[in-house]
Amino acid sequence: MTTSATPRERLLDAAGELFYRDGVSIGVDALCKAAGVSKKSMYQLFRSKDELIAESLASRGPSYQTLLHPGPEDDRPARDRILAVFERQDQMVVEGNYLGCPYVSTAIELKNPEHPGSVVARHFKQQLTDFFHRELVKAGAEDAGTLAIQLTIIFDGVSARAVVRAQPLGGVGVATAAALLDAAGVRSGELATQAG
Amino acid sequence: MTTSATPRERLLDAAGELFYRDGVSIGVDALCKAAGVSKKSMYQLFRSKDELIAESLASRGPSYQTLLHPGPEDDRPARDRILAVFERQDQMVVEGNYLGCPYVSTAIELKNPEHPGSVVARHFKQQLTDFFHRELVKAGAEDAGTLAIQLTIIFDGVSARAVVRAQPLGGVGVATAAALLDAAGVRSGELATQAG
DNA sequence: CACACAGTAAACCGATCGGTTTCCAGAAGC
DNA sequence: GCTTCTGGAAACCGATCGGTTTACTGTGTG
Repeated sequence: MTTSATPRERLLDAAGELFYRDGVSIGVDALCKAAGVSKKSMYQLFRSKDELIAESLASRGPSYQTLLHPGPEDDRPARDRILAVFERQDQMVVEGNYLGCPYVSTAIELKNPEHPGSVVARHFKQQLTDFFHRELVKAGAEDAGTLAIQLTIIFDGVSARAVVRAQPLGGVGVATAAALLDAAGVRSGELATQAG
Repeated sequence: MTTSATPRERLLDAAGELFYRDGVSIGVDALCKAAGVSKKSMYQLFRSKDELIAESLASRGPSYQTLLHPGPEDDRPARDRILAVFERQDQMVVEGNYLGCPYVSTAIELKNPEHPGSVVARHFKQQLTDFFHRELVKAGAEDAGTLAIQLTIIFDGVSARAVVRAQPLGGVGVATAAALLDAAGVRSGELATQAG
């Protein structure tokens, strides 16, 4: 096992993986065993299992976002930066290890929208919408607020499709997002696909 | 409570509601108590809790579909029949008691795609896609297969949005589906109903 | 009447749950 | 040396898990 990182880091890493793979109903015994941390240490570092759920979700946020969002060094047009999110998601789907958006999955498992983990999930979804919104504003889109929400909906819909293991269709996320952007007149530059 | 229906019906009803509201991790004791059925009877009627999960999902299928799909007596154009699904979903969202698509939620909680409940969920999603596909073919849409999947993705995305309780935006499902249909050239005017 | 059957209430089983506590090994500070 | 602190191993707690069994109460049907 990993004995290099601190017990806190080991716990957050193991929690992020096991809560995602097996669900938040996995026991703290199994969790601590996987992390190589005693339950005593765990309950010294976190007040409860619920707090560990929330903190593990929050701690995976930055890496998850850099995985999905193109960085500022990517100077492509806003439309391409938006579609890049769906390209990466589609890629994760075809790689087969994508079990859906961990934030949505956890929120569904927790049921209680006031649970600290649900609050983190809501926050992350808002960050994704905010990213879309910023790019749409850059692209000069009309009604960027609605369009950003619609893109988030497509993201979560693709995620749900991966969960239920429906018949795979490569690039459906990118295609759907692109169709929406086309309909809203958000172009990359040269290609103008007016609906009709 | 309800003592009118048979123990089996009472169990399926209670399971459909409690598994949806509280998640499949609810105990069989609480479930049987809510249904007014003894555990002995439950295990005579169903081999295991997992089987009850699957059967309760399957049993709610017909009523859930008549709730969402317009019936054959609705002779509006195919496009309107498609949008009616999203209108009803949007309405359930604003009513506030919509906790997401029960099939997707259950599949996420179960994690195992081979679980009988996950199989039922996959089957239901396919039926929704099939409904869209039939209507799109009636409307003479190109690439009805892809479009039907895209509409299903929007449906599930709206569902996920309801779960995480993101900022509400009325009618976003209908608007997104309509934008997609517009982009594909599926108009209200094209009433390609089967017999004319 | 007797008999069978359907079904509930509740005890019971071993396992596991979230959480606490005890005990002990090792490293750091003096 | 001795002490103090971190942290792992494991026992322990009451509650609950899925599932089984016993005991009893109806309610027909001959």
